[in-house]
Amino acid sequence: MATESISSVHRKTTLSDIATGCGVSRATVSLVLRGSPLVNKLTRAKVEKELRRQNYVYNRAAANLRRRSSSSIALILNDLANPFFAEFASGVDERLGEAGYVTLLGSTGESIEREQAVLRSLIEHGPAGIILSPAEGSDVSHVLAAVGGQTPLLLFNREVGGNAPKAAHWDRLMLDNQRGARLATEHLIALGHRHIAFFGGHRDSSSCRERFAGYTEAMRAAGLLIKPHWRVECAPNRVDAVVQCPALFARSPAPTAAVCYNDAVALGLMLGLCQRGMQPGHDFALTGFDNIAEAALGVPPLTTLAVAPRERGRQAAELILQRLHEPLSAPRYIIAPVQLMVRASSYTLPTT
Amino acid sequence: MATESISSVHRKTTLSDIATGCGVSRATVSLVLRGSPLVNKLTRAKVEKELRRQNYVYNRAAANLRRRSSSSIALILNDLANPFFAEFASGVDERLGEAGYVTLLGSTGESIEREQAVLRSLIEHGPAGIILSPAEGSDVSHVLAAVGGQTPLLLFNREVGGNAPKAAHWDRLMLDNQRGARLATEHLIALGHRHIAFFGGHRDSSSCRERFAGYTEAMRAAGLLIKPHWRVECAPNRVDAVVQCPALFARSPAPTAAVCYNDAVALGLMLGLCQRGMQPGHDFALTGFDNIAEAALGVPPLTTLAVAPRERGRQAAELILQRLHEPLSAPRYIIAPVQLMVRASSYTLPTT
DNA sequence: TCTGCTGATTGGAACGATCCAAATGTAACC
DNA sequence: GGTTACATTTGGATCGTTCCAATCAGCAGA
Repeated sequence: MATESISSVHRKTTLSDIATGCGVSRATVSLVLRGSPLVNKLTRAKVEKELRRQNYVYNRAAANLRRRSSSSIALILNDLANPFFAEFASGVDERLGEAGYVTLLGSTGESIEREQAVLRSLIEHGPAGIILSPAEGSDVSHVLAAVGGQTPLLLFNREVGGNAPKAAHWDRLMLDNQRGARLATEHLIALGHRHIAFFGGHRDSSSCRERFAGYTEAMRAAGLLIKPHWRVECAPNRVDAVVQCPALFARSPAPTAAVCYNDAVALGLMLGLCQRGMQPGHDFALTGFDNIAEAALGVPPLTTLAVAPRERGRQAAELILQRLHEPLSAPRYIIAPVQLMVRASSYTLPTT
Repeated sequence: MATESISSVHRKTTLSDIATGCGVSRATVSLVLRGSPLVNKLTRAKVEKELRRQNYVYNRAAANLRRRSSSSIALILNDLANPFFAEFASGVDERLGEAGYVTLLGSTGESIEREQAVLRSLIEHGPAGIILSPAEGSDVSHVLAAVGGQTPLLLFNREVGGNAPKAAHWDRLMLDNQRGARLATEHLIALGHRHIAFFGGHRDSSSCRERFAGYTEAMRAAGLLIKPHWRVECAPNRVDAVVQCPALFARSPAPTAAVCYNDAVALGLMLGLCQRGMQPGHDFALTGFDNIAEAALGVPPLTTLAVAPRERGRQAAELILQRLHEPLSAPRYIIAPVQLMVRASSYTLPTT
């Protein structure tokens, strides 16, 4: 026993070590490992004892090489540090783990160059599939060049630019951005607001475009006009939202409510309003998007749209697993529903 | 060209395909791939052209098998959904990517059983090293049993239970919890506070014990007594902190300030104080720990301890890379410094 | 004894790369 | 021409597993 632990410092024990160790062939040991019903009970017991004795660890890479299969799935995110994606990743990993897959992680930090590099690096490890939340401005042809048409790919959260050639029949899982923003806008309209702004986000982001579309849809349906200065762009974070807040009130008529691009922006806007002496939820109503943890606990609590990122993660994993199971079925395009969470930031009627 | 893209649907192109495709041996192609100076310029050009033509992708798994090396590192976290760890993971992945490694992700969700399963699963993929932030209550012998003494392991953030045998000479990267809490406490004392509570966290968590130790250290050094009811335990989240808030004021003398286990708890306590009609930062001072994004932007902004999780991630990656480079050097034990960020939640003197 | 059959086991060739020793071609020198 | 030196190239074994066809032992039936 002592001998084993010393020798094991030098070289990992392999199938053959076990085989010679208990006087059977490699093939038999392999069968035991995979729980084949072909092997005799007694030999199975003998082999398993030896496996424990030498404390053998399976070399999945070698097995995958021979079987021309893979047991990993690549998860590439544009911003892992963002809690939304962190929770998503957590869900993905959870579901993949259940299915016996391992997650290859890659974070691109919104850089297209890094996305290329990460894709190229991960693809060399031969993942069975890829879940990709593309960086802003990512392009079909670039992604396709890096991954090649072989590996199944699931696009999450964002579309990629460039008109997709038929070759790329990727699955897609998106959030219902447009409907979400429409719901929020309708909610504000129902409360009596007429001057409603759309605050935050960048025009070149697809999710922002979709949310803006939902907002305009609701406004148009209610017969409300949108003043140009009610569309204020800013980076999707708190700090920039605070800075851009005054732009909302630069011209009249000033809005009495705002649909914000996401929660971070909404929380920033709240802060900006406070700095102007206004009281969010009282003399100005606003909504967010994402339902991050702090949305429910702020003062006032923020009305927002829940997207259930962990569930989306599990769903993404599920979709890619299905794809592996049926490689030839038609590509799927799923728009995950979002849910309006009404809270105090939009309770009160405007004091116009 | 069309032929290639069709045939490539069936089977990945390999070294031999390239070799026969341009009339050289596999060995030569291999040399080209690895940029060896041995090959002639002309043959290199010829081979590279063929590589592009067949758009070959390197099979790193096969190479690793032969070279008995690995190009991946496992990252196992007790709670990926936590922004602190998400940012840490982001830093790890960033640094590992630079070094040409790929990150194998595993999230345990604070479950020891899952930790075992995840470790066992990931180790089969033969990572070159492991970065582990253990689940609460994780044990040396369990971890050791799962990973075997072979693979270098870096312990992050938490110690594991059980007295470590000499066999496990793991590197460790910890946060300076004790000093952090001591700094916060000293800061409150310097502001004039005498009745200071320690709020939140669980006694069985090692980081909580360390922070509590820093608090008592500072109190003792200042000659201040600690009343038993100033130590209030609660789960490390906002919701439970709100619930437990009244316990602080159940008996007199009531504290005028509190050192909180972390930011989440501190933000919850703020909320709880507001519900009691108190004004955090004005008639009660408090500090957090972690410096999460919302700490700076709350009302009032929260005094807390910055731990720079992304930097810690890069550092962890760096440490494990160094370990791979020098497998035999003495195990390292690094305690990362934390930095006190003084903000409005602790500006004012108590109104006693 | 021979044949057929079932249940267990096995040797050897893969998988796609790398390593190594040996072979090849070319130029240079005596 | 023969020897040496150098720059390139290469066949075959190998990493640790799985696949496949072949083998083997044991037993029943003729």
